[in-house]
Amino acid sequence: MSGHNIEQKQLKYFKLMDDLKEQILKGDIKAGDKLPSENELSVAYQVSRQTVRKALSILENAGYIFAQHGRGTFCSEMVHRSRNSRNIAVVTTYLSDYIFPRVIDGIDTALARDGYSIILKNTHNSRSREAKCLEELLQKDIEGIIIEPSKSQIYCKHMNLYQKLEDYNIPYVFIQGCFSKMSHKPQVLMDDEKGGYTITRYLLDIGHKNIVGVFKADDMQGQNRHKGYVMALQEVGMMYDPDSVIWFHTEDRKVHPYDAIMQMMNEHKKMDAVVCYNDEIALQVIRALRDAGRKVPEDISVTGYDNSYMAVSDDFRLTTIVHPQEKLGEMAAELLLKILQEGEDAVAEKRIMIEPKLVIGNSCKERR
Amino acid sequence: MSGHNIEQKQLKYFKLMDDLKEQILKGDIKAGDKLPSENELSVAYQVSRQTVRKALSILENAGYIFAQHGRGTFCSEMVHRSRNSRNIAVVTTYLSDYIFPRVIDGIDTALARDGYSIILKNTHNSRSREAKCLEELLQKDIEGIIIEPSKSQIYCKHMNLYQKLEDYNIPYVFIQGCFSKMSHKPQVLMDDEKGGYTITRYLLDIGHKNIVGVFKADDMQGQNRHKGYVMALQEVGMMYDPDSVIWFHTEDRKVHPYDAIMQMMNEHKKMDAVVCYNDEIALQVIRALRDAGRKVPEDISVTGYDNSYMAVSDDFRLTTIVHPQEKLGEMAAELLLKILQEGEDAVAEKRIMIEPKLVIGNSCKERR
DNA sequence: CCGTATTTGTTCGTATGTATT
DNA sequence: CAATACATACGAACAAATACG
Repeated sequence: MSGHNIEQKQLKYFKLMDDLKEQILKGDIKAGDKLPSENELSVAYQVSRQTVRKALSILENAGYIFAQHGRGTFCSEMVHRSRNSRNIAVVTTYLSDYIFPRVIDGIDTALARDGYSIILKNTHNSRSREAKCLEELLQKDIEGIIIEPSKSQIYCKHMNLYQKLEDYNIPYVFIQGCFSKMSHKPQVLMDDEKGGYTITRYLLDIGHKNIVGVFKADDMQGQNRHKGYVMALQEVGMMYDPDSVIWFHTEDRKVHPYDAIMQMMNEHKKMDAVVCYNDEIALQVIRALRDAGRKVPEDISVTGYDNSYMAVSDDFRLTTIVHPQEKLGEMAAELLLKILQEGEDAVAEKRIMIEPKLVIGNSCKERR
Repeated sequence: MSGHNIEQKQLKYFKLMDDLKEQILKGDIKAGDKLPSENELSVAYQVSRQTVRKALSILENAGYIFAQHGRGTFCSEMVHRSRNSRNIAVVTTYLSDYIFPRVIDGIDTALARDGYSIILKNTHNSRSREAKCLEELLQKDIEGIIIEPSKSQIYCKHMNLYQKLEDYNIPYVFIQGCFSKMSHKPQVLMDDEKGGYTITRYLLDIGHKNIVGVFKADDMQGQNRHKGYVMALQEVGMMYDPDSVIWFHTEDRKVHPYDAIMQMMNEHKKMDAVVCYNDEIALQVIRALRDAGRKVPEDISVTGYDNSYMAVSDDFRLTTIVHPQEKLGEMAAELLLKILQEGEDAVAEKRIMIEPKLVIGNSCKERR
């Protein structure tokens, strides 16, 4: 209201406070350093001890310093080391996606043990929303972040936000996927390459020759499952045919797996099995195949991924890969807690890979 | 370190500070009110003006009050609407339950529009954990709570915590259920009584005579769906038979719906339809009936509730009641936002009842 | 508009208590 | 035990902003 923000430096306590703050920010006074005693300061600055105390109390309140009875006043370790908020942010792409609830449940289980709470954010798999989330979270009192990157395959334009997290000393753990430039950061993910390999190899082993792949283009998982698919084909000496792979984007209306399969059928493409990105896609593919008059698994085998509730219904069980959802969440939370306690550098195993496990249902049939 | 958190009340500035804080939180001092002047307080509390200033400075720093040079000291507007945390807590019973992800998604959709974040808590449907959650949340910087009460049918032992929420002016909205003593508080729920009535009436209308009910005993939903079930029976002049109703508790291993149905079959109880608490239970009941050699719906009709993913599989579709999950979450969030903006008393429609809608599948068959 | 009383803001001095070294 | 350093408390004075007759 009144112009008291101008020339406050004439106030003795303000000048002293400002002086000390500058020394701390410039690094002349480092973290843990002991400040001159109140009496020393009162002599040095020619002010009363009360005035010194007023200046110190402002700095203490702002978190720059802390006083210890009988010992002295010290510079805080981290100006930004967030206080005891006991909040951990969890950023996912979708909330009601068929696997996330259980992942979040796992995270919650691990965090609740230590009295932490979850601040939930979701990005709808949009990069700009992810940036917005991170910006909002930087304003909040959180101790760490567990994040599933959106469209992890695409180059990340907002690296600066992750840099800011580091500056503020807010550790983060990636789940499900990770930007390629950040593969050294803490992360918990499935070995999707091996998963894609395992399930493709299974199809090859039971005699399939023309295996179509349907993969999501815009995240790491899709890329890696595809890599495994290629690896399995090459291992048995089979040619990799790019035309046998359907790439789709989440929001993309142009390439819908259902339509893409339909088109392949119309083109009379050879096909005796379809490896799908996940269970949801597998069901779409099966619907397309059935609508085109093919039987699964008699005519064409189909595999899923994630072993979600979709994989199991009364008489039909998808052959798929186990996704240990709660476990993954729990492991990510435990990794983050460990980093919070011991520091990121002290934690040896920062990259946790979960081994994929094949679940054989009745959506595939042996050939010949 | 030192026991300075005990009996701090002997410190004069602390006592004064605490006194004032309580008056503010209790509402004796309202937002915008002018506090007694420093000199008045120093006389009233028999302490020096410096001590008064120390107490006031703490409150000012914490955001409870603000001082204006030459005018006086005033109670902040924001204490009641806790500062600008933009955090809303969401407390549910379970996280990965088959309907919650979508409810939370709906809440998030509405809150994200206004830049709010969700702090997620879950109680595992335990009353003591609910109390713990609320205690933890009282420590946090939240503007409001959306809560699904745990075991809403049982009397609530921690009313004092809800009272504290009121003291702190943290508004809360119940979803799914509500403690009976708090039916005047804001809430968004399904009209479960009508739902139970609708689905039972449907079974009666297609000619069923011996309708068994399976209901959850420890929440309001179970009670209300049961009420509707009774109402439908009585409306058509049918006797209500308590022995035709199976009551179960979530954690209770003693009464499991599957076993209870099995036992009824062994006792050769007359039964041509089963009204179930929800889809999950319906599937258990169907499994029990099939294991006992009965066909659904040919021999016995079965209904669910919630219209979850479980209700639909390739060839089998449960007759059930629509649970508008996202919508419910969105409505609850919007109600809370309205209360935050306009105050609880200004909001006319504090109790929102969602009309149940019947979804007819192929799990029921007309009799005679 | 002036003057006075009120109220908060700043500063100094002093004394006593309590924790640490 | 003594010295040091922070914590609490009181008293006093003056400055600056505001309210009010």
